[in-house]
Amino acid sequence: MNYWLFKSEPDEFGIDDLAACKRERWDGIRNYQARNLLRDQVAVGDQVLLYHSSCKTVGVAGIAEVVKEAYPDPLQFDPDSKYFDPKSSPDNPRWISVDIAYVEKFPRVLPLASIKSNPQLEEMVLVKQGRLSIQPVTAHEWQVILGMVNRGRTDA
DNA sequence: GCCAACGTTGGC
DNA sequence: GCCAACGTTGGC
Repeated sequence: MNYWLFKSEPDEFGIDDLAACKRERWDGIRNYQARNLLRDQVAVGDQVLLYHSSCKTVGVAGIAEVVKEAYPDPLQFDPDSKYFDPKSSPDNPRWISVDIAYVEKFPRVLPLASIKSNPQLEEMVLVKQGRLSIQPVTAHEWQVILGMVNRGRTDA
């Protein structure tokens, strides 16, 4: 079982949207590094940190779980979608989706600034290479992050 | 295959 | 809105 961090803009789709619909297709990934992870490594049962980007409080907002593994992202074949890719075809699809399910919303977002200031997290992909939208998270990083979230719970 | 120009992501 | 850090495109 592996751990991941998925980014999204909460204006488009955030933890509250996932909590409402319970299960959602993770689509629109158009970066080869992220695609390769989705295609080759993300598996059913993997745990996912849902990260909110480009918003007021950027950071980790909650947890999701992978419930369906790699399949072609249907938006790449839809000419009306902004994710349409004319160079892709159903017999040779270029882009990949997975499905995730809601697990938990944190009482409050764990801010990026807190993650950056924790020496135990200085090797996180999120810290070292900000721009990747699907990132691996180590078991240790996962535990440190949940520890920070839980400490926030008891302080409140 | 190099590299300049351009486009995108995403924090601040 | 700015800008740094990437990624992609296309001429040669």
